Amino acid sequence: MNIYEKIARELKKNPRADAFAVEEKLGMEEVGRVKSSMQKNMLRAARNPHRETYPYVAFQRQIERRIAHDVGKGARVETPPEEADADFAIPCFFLAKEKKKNPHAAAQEVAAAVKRAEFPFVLSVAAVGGYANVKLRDDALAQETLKAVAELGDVYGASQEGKRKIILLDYSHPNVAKPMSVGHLRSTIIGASLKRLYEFQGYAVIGINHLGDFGTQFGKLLVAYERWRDDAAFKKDPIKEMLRLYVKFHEEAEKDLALEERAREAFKKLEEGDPELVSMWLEFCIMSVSEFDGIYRALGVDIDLVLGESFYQRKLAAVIERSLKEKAAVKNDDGSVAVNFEEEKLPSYLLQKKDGSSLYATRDIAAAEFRLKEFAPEKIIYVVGGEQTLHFKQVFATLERLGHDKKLFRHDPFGLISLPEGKMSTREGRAVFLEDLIEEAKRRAYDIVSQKNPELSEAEKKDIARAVGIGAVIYSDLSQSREKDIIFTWEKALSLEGASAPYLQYVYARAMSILRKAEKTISEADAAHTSITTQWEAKLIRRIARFPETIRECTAGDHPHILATYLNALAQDFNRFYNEDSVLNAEGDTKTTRLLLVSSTAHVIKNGLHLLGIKTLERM
RNA sequence: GCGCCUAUAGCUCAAUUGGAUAGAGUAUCUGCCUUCGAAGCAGAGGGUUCCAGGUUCAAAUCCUGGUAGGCGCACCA
Repeated sequence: MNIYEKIARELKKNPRADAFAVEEKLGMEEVGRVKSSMQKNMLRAARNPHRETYPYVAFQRQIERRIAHDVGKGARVETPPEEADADFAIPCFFLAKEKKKNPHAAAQEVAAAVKRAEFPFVLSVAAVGGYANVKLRDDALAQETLKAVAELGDVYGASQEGKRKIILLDYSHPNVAKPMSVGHLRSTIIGASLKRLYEFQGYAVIGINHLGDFGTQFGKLLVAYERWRDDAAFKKDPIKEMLRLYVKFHEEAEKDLALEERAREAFKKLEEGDPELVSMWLEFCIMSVSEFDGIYRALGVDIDLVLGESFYQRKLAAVIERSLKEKAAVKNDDGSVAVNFEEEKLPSYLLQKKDGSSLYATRDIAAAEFRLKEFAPEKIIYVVGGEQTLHFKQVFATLERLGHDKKLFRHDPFGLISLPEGKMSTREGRAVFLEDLIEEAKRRAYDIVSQKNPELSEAEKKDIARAVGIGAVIYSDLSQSREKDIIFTWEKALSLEGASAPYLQYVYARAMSILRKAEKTISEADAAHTSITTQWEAKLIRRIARFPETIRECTAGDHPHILATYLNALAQDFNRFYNEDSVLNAEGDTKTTRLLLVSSTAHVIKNGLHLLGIKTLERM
């Protein structure tokens, strides 16, 4: 049961109660529930198997330390381009300058220091121009890496970096009374993936859905509902009917200017708790949330706490009062309350309208303060479109004036998604709805499965179509860095070839197929016998070894696309290996090594896709 | 007018945040299924990294000034 249904039930029992006070009370119960499950998760996470460091990074650090000790601080170990034929490169220009030598001489000095250390995992060291290049011993890297994957399996790549740290992630936040469109896809999918990525690194993450369930738009809807509703249509498809009413309102408002004023009044009355308006409003919310839940289920999106903007309604007066007292805001002559900036170089904005009703920013500030108080997080991350960058700058600056550390808040903006014919507008009927996108994705994937594997049962085909179709939608979004604008096309969003979800799922299915056919089961102990003999094996093991650091890079700047790109490269390495080196026909240590490589690739693909929110399939 | 974001192969995007000869997919052309799944693999062609200056041993990346597109700039969210 969602919170709006609970409010409605409570109001039925006690019709004279203040709806928003009831919401506050019920919301606190939700918060309590989330807190206790968060504590349980933290305890469990602390016991999760993990590694403090993984082989590849461990080697890198040891070399770094040695150079710092023998030659000088400040040298960084990097990954050279492929042509350099090395695993680590240390650019020595900086050291050269410091020691007043030429770069090549400095590189020679660094190379000599690494050589002197006689690391068992180092094969060779060479000074090339201003770089010192280090090549690792294939077998040393392979043995340690394959052992780590075999040992950790589904948690290979995980860490405890975020142990005992709490992160609040604010994402998705669709608007009640409107269908979710592809405009909400990015926030939802990026947020859900970041949640998994942070959790994988030991953070306790609370995914919050700050529903757009309040504001003047509801005044509009309430007015339209009273005047033009079609009860039969509402019963049949409430969201469609709400959409129709919303569009209708704007058409009528063009002709009748008084309508906007009616809407503002209606919203004011709603804010004050008018029972009749509240009950209509609750009905809109109940219908919408159940629709959203269906979409979240389809997309595999996990959200812990759903609290709409309305939840903060009874906290706003205190926020405004305190803002005035702390001199963060000023009261204008007309009764509105404004926040003005000077040294911050930001435009002013309003916390309260002249009629006394609230605004989006007020609710965001109340929400932020509430979250800080209840959860004591390390950080609150807002996954919200770039068009709201200014809004968040203003809100964060205001929160700072109210005494909160600015470093607690982060806005992860992403580019606008629009259609080839222009900006999306629900109002003007120019939008692609998520429900339709998901259906179309499944349909296209189904056609392809049926064509490629007609012998599969109907149920299997449907399962595969769901995983592939939805996976494709998620992958196409997550594979590009979030700050760029996207022009939506069905072609792009549902691409099933090239760098796409099915390409990765296919690698997983092939790997699993080999493992099924192998008469030998492999285990952790086999890792001791690995021996790398071909260049394809050598490339593949290096890729697998770098998975843990890839995870870390993703959360460094909240960029899941780094993982998406990595997985595609891994799949390419695997496919080359698969084509060149036969696994089942190999013998002895070579066969063991290759089986381990296959099972490790499968694990990494599975873990990686899971972090992006994409399902893997044993067969497809 | 001011602010933020973006500009890389015909098209869609990457590029270890200042590192070596800028890489993938797609499209085009050419090969590979009697051997682990061809939703695959190999190869070819394709670049003034928007323009002009500057900083640096080193610039797609940083600075300055332009150009083009997108998004914002108090009683919407």
